[in-house]
Amino acid sequence: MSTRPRLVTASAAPSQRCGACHSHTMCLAASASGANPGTADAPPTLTLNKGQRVFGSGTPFDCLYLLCEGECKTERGIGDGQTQVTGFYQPGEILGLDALAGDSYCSDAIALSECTLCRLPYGALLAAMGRLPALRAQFQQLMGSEIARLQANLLLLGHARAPRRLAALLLDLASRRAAPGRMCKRFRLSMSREDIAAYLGLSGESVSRLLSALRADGVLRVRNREIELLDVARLRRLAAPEALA
Amino acid sequence: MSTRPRLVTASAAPSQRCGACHSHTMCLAASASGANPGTADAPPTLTLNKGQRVFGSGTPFDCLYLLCEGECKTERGIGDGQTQVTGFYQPGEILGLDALAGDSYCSDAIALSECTLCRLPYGALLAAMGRLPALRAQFQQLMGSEIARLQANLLLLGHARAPRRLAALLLDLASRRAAPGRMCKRFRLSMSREDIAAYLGLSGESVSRLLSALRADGVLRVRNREIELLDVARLRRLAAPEALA
DNA sequence: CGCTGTATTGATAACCATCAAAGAGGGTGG
DNA sequence: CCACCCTCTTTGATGGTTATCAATACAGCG
Repeated sequence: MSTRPRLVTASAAPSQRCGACHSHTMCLAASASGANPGTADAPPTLTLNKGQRVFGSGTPFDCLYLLCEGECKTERGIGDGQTQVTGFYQPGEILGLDALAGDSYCSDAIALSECTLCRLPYGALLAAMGRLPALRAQFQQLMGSEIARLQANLLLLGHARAPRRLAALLLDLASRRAAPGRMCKRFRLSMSREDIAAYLGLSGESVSRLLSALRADGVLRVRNREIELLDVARLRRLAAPEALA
Repeated sequence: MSTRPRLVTASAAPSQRCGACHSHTMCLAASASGANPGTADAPPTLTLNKGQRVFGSGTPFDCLYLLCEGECKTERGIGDGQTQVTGFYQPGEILGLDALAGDSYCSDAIALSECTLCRLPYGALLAAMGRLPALRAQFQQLMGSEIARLQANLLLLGHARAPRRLAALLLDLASRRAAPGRMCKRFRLSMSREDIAAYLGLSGESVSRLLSALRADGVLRVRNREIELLDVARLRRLAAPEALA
């Protein structure tokens, strides 16, 4: 239960997956100019088991994390044990951006499955950005999309009823699991109903009920955490009935 | 903070207000390297009346805006005429960060009072960041705080009942109007009840009712848009009853 | 094969949106 | 200076949506 995260400093070539990674350039830039020039081609990687923390709120901020494999959530506690899940993350996405404001992380990042992540030392990243204009622009864009993503969630929590919130999340998950533009119709949720509820600002029971209702309407199949989307068009209509010209 | 590098190479002094501006360095950096080197010491400024738009959703993104005087809101339409207000901005704060993800703004920014703003051409800003590490770090921190701010709002909309949402907003407004750490107990709201409601995910009527209730409890005085906080401690308890050790 | 955490389903009630109408403010033009 | 109009705000009554409590079913795992 208390297997601690291991820090793997591979001496060999980076893994095959690294080559295919969307943020490979960022990863390399951070490691190449970073604290440990000896392992320039293989940035430090860490592996976590389900439930382990990548970083915790209050911990001093020193690096961002690129998620290579697995899925994570980030959440912020609100004192009485409740938490607001602020994001679900999939391979290729970056965790820890909310820490740039201060000197410590302000949310908890937790593995929802077995995960591998690359550490991106922030100092090295900043330095690399000085030399590489493209990296600079890429990073700004990354932060911009995090901001846009959070704004979209704000919209959802502020002005959408429960069914629309869930529909939007399902579509988001389905589209992020596949190549851009396409849609993954069959997938496995890595998070619990409670996690979904905490993300959408609902109760776990409500999420359960909504999923049952969607199943009853023939919009999807649910079996535990296995999801299959049967009627994507209807789901889209649910997620944005009047908007989206 | 204390080591604020001065980037001023200008011979003539910028306007008095610019000198006091919190983001003066960023402003100068953008203009000094920017499109119009002839006016390097006086960045292009625009003045808007109450209700006018700074930028609109869908407009091509070319620059950020530093708010010098007045107040603004940013909002996103959700199709049927409803809007979600994503932020209220005060002098020294920067608008347009959500556009960095793409090539056009994805929200509307609207003046809540007469405003003056500085245009910060984004290309110039990026270029300046290449030369000035301090500016780079400052800008990253800026984006980080925008992300942290949005996450905090997400928390509010996801897990707080209406009274807590309003209390949190009032405290936020009060603290941002004064020097850091202090609190402005008496101020004038520049936004309507509807704006507040659209920000908090409530209805205008609810905001009205909540303000009346707070007045009845002796927590504050409300007269139109004039607010005076009478019992800040109670307001804080409302905003965070169980959290905040 | 029972155990424990997770998920479903039902009943009830709290919370807040909605509809409706009256009251105040601020500005404009007489 | 006053009357008027228009918008914003307040306040009340009602209903819908969703949280909460409670109990059962289920799955994964030792």
